[in-house]
Amino acid sequence: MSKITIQEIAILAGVNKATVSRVINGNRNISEKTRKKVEDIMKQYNYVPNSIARGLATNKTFTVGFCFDYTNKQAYANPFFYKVLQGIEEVVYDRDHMFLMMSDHDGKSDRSTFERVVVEHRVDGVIIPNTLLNERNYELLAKHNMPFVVSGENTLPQVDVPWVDIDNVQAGRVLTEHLLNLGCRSIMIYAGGSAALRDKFLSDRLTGYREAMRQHHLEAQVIEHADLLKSFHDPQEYASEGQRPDALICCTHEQLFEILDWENGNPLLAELALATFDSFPMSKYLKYPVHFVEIDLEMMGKQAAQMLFSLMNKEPGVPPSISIRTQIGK
Amino acid sequence: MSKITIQEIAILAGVNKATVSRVINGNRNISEKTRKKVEDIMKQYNYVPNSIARGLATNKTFTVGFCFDYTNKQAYANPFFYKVLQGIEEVVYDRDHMFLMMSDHDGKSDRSTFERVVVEHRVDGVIIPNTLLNERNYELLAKHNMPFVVSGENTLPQVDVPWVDIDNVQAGRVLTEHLLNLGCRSIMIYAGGSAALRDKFLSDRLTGYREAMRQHHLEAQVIEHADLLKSFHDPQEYASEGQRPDALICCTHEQLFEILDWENGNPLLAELALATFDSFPMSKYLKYPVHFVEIDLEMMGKQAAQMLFSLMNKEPGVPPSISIRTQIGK
DNA sequence: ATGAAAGCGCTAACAA
DNA sequence: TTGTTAGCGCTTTCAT
Repeated sequence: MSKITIQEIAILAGVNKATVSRVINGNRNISEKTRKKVEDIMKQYNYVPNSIARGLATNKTFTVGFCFDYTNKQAYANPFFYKVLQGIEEVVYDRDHMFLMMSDHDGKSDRSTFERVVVEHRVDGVIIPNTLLNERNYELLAKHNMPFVVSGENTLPQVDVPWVDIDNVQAGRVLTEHLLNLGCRSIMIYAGGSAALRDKFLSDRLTGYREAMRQHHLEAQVIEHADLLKSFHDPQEYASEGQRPDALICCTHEQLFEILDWENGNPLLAELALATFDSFPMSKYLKYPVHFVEIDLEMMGKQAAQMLFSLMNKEPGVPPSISIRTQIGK
Repeated sequence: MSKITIQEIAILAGVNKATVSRVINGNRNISEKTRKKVEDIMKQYNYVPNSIARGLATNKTFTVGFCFDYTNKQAYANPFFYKVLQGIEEVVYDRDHMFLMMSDHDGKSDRSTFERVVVEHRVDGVIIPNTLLNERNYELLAKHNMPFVVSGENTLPQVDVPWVDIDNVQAGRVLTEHLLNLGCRSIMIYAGGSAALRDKFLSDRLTGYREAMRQHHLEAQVIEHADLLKSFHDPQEYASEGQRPDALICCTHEQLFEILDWENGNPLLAELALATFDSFPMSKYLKYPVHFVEIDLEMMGKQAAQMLFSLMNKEPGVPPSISIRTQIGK
């Protein structure tokens, strides 16, 4: 219904449309009198500038994109994931932009929606998860020189890209210290061997754990294979361990679930403090209580968006990356 | 980088840009020869039409919006909620449109982002959750005659709006029948009194349960207050019940959690088949197994999007609403 | 079947 | 400080 255009406003205000345009864009070279007059008319007629036309004239879209990785169950296993979107949205709309969603699993089309958005320049900048930032996508963004921020630490070794992520080292430290404060002294960490080498977020959590343990002059006990844990089933092996383990940190939910699957078979489980990263609902309804660090996903979204705007505006001194601190949950 | 315009393509192909435009839009009034020629040039130069310019000329945005209700914890308690988005996205991009996100919790701005998107005509149509479709928003959409579809059954009594929702009656029936098939005969349903009256999805589930029970000539046992359940704590009351309850359907997760909170205190819990609606991860790690109906959220998103396109294209015979069937999970 | 030209609503030199 | 005038890239009559 907002059919009224800048031209009509101009006529109604008795000025040229260029003048109205200047008012809209907050140009300072305008007399207080005409500014007031134009603003009154605009308000009176509920004038809303047509952003499409604006975009055509300025070669901007006033839109920021977010690339969803629907294949990444890991991400959505966290039901609070939408908080990231909320954080982004808040910043994006605060800056008078829109928020476009896309993904990179190509459907029937020859181009993924992500590719289309970039190629068609439907956004002025984009936030992409590290799981989706492969060389191909990086090239694409670079070729179209589209500003972008990676959510999750950069996993492309060959290039330097701006990213925002949870501070996993700090998270590992905090969680370990929490257990130490609870009185635990023999804290194991389950960090599944090969995965820990491949995924930086895992090795970072491990690093945090090691730091905290060293600081308390305790020995790190890293479990690399589930088999090692299963040996605790055997009361004899169990006893042979010099010190009786009193806590177990699982680096991922999957690992936690593995442990929980022991069911009643393991005598150790009942007296073991379990801990993991990232909260989830119903944790209190699990068979055993689980300690965890809470991640401020909304903040992560906000930071990513703010970083993106800085990049889009070519602001100087944009940090190459941002790490978000965590704290013990609940 | 796709700086090449329709004009340049026209020159390269030795035709007028109107001809190129016709090729782009699949106009039939074109010789096979020139069409081929133009298409070759377009491909050769990786020409991508500027959708902003297209939008300006046609007064369209080629964009569909989705309004997020960030305040609705209920929705996001379901970690598979993102499947709805995936379903929508698939359809939207399939039809060469973009997918915009917005919300209706006004931040600092005087207008919610939802309102801004509508007023600024940033989308050609929008999907809005029923929790957000109040009179104000309805008026807004109507005033700007913006096509829309409600996700979740319509809760505005005074108006008729197109909606897509889970078939909760059928879900109630299916879940009850599943328990019956398992051999349960005394099936209770916990349907929290006032809430069941207020929320249609609750009363629908109840209806489905009643239908199934009636069909099997069994008596419906509706628990309206948690107190009634607690009485089962008492072995005496327990015995006085003519028939020993063997199953309990919880209408919501919250109710299920209430029950689970009984912990070890209740002798009934261990021998009671628990059931609820809507799946969730980790259900297998709960203290007791829980039966549930699975909801095809992706389908829900797809249907909503398809319905919206039908509306946008003013197709005849668009159904007033769509109910999605469910099935027993896992 | 194709071309010419007017516009979509706005911005941004350049003038005045 | 304000007005004039080109565009931005595309669609769409209206001619031919």
